[in-house]
Amino acid sequence: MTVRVRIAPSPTGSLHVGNARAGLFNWLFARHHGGTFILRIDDTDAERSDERHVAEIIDAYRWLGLDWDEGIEVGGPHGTYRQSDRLDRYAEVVDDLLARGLAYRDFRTPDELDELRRAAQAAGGPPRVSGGASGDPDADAARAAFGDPHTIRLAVPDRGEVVFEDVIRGTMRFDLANEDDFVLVRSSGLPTYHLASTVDDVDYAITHVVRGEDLLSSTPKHLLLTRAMGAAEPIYAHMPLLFGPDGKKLSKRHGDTSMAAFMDAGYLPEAVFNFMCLLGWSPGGDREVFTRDEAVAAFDLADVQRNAAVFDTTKLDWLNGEYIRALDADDFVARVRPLLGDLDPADEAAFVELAPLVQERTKKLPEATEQVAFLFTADDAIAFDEGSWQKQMTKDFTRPALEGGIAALEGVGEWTTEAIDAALRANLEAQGLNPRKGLQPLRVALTGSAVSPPLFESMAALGRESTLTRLRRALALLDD
RNA sequence: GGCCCCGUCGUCUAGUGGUCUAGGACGCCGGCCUCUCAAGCCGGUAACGCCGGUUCGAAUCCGGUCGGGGCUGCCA
Repeated sequence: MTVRVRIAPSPTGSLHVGNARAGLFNWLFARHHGGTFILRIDDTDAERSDERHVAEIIDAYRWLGLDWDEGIEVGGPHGTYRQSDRLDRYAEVVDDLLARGLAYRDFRTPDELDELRRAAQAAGGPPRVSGGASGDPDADAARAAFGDPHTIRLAVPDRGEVVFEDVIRGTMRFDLANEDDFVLVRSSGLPTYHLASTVDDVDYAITHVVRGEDLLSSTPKHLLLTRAMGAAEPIYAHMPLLFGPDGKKLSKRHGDTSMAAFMDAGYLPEAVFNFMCLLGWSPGGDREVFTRDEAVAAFDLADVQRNAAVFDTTKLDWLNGEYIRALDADDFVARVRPLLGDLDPADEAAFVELAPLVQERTKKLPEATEQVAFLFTADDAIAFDEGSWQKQMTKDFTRPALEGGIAALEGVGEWTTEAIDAALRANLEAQGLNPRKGLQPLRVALTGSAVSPPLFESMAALGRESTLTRLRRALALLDD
């Protein structure tokens, strides 16, 4: 049997990390088994769906490195892979169910149903909605034709149970006495999620439904519907949910949890991929950092964790730093360059020269731009960090360090890191200043901050003229 | 309230009856290195929710309990 799995995001917002991870696990499973991964768009909620979000979702999955074999944009044997284009098909399934007496029209109003649930609950039972069939389908059809508002529900037996094997959770049993005659078609005529999703899974011959645990209790509905359609049942696997720091299901109120936010924050897709794999799954043993191929090779649904994972990006920050450091030097330059905007050739060269040193010090891409910003600032526009100034520029060693440094650098022949290094160290020796006191004032003078890329290399990249200008300027500022 | 799921360091996890005085990673703390900051290296902190049972032996199996979560909609 060829594995066929899918992910079905709703374009009601940009892709959420929960859906990204669900897609990732489905993709890993498909690739591990040489199966088919499908991306379909669940846009039955016409009100909230937006074409702009469809594009965002596609971008986010592609960015993560997931590719799909059938689905939106790439096509396949099942049409457009958009539920909004399949309304006729859903209607056809419902008509058939109606004709066979497996579904019925329900003319009860929302208020009546509320009352029903309240009463059932007051009686100590489940707030179950059932038995709404009038027993006269023809009369119902006539009322419907007349325009009477109604929903269409699946007729669920009062007794019995639904049992299935969940790959991740084991044997699941649900007593039908607790199951609603759930709604298939809303009074607006549009299909519900349960209908559209189940029909699609059947039509697209999905073999494994891998989704979040929040859908676990809806599974009996989907199974019942699948059986009513006379179709083969897929295998289910319910993944653990992602929690926010407060232990609740991750959602917008935990801040921006869209994939777009991660793309913008300067995370590398391979780092995010690796990080997300680790949320609810592990290749076993001590493996923490691995490639896509390694993940695909090791992935198994049965190894997926059962308990929810807190989505904490602290570890992602570290992992991202690992991936950034592992980049080829020119690759790093290429990824940071777009963040720098327009640069004249000299600044560009200075950036490229200093980049390898910045690379080691970067956890998220935008940090790199901060570290090299001093290269692109006019000599007389260097803004001094208040704390750094207090700590390094108001001490008794400040003036001699600056004066000695300037004198030493004025004597440097070829302006190279080695020459700068030698000259400054010789000066330290001559002045009897330790490196900390002798060099920090120079760093502040050069960059405005006590924290920067290595000093000698920074000077080399900046150039002789700017370096000396900045040191002299700082010296002059000492008197103010 | 009802139905269902889950419970190993702060976080992500390894662990499928003995090799667990519970391993790794992130974080945090300390040290080394060092021109700052990182990186790197070394060391430290910290967990099997609780109670019963099964067993020669339980983090691993069973029951209960407590705790957390999900669903309970004409959202998905």
